[in-house]
Amino acid sequence: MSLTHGILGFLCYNDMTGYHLAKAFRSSIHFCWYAQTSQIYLELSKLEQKKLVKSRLVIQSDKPNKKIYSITDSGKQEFLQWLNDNHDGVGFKNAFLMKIFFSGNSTPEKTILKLQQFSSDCKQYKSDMECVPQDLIYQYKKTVEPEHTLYWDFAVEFIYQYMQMCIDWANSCIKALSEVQENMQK
Amino acid sequence: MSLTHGILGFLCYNDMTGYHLAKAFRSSIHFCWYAQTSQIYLELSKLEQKKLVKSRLVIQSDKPNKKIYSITDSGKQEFLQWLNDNHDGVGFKNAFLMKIFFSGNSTPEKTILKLQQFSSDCKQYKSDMECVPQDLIYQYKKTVEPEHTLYWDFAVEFIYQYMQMCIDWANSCIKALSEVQENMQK
DNA sequence: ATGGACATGTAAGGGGTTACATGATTGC
DNA sequence: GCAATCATGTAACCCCTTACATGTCCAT
Repeated sequence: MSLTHGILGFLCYNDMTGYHLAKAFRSSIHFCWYAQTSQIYLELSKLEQKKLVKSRLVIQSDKPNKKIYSITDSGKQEFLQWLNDNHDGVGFKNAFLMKIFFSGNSTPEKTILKLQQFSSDCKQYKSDMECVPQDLIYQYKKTVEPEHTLYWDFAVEFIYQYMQMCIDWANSCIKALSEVQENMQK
Repeated sequence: MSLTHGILGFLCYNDMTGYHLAKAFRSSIHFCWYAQTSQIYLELSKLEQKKLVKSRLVIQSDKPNKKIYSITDSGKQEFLQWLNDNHDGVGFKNAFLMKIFFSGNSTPEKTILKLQQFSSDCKQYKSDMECVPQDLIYQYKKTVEPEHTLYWDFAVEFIYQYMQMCIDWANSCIKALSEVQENMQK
């Protein structure tokens, strides 16, 4: 349901091809939504059927032909309706957390390794995030109103804070498990 | 893929019916995984076909008949393999965050309302979490080895920390947007 | 000549949601 | 009389993933 709205959101900024949309997802909101390129093409066809977007074919001689999509009035309406609906719910699905929940079936050593891996993945992700806003602004600053970038920063900051929280949590779990290990050895 | 392993995880603790599994999800890991009751029954049939669980029918006169499921050796093996695989990835999908990202298409006022709603949902969720460990331990302490409860606490603590992080982040966004509003009025 | 950027799709299948269907017993 | 608890399922549909399929131009 939300890939739909992600696509509409980008088309609010600019007309784009499926190919460019796929790139836009990868270089910006991949941290809160992502999709395979093929899925984006499927979604675009559906959106066109529903008249939420329209396309025009551009014939190119040096490159493959392309279909440039733009958002329609009813597409914009649909997008704004989604944007202004405040009932998202804070719950989520997290397979890693479920593993931790069930880790009594494993050993403290293995769980410590799992937590260390998680923590280092988070550190990596966090440092990868640091260049996202610059990339985004570099790519879109010419075409996008300046008031959008504030919200991009909010979203990036969320992930940044989230990763830090994960790292701190993992460290405190590792500490608790180390103590368990020490007591077992006595 | 992970509902499978959640079911197997619970069946490691105890033999259970589909009905009880649905309740177990709701009263414990609903904060990191959830499923419709009907989906659990479907999944149980698939697991039985794959010989990862087996069932026995219990005929009851006062209540409807029931099928009690238990995990098989290959089920336990599958579960442990999943548990010890450390490649979960830290990325996730979050429709709310995507809305924030695209909120340049809305107004600061509406976005402040959205953030306030989010913050208050998080507070609610956080206070609901406070009784989860007690509920869990009350329900399962007789049947579950005591070393499991440490991991339950880890998982609950994660959500607790996450909700706090969300509240702090939302407040700082609201503050930034209030300043934008003030500058606009000048 | 090899690989990357450009560019668009189809097919099969998995996992999940929503809605619907049934029916007995127990407690207020 | 009504709602809750116990108890199990089917059907339709949606979204997404993985894999496959095709083809050109340009730079190294």
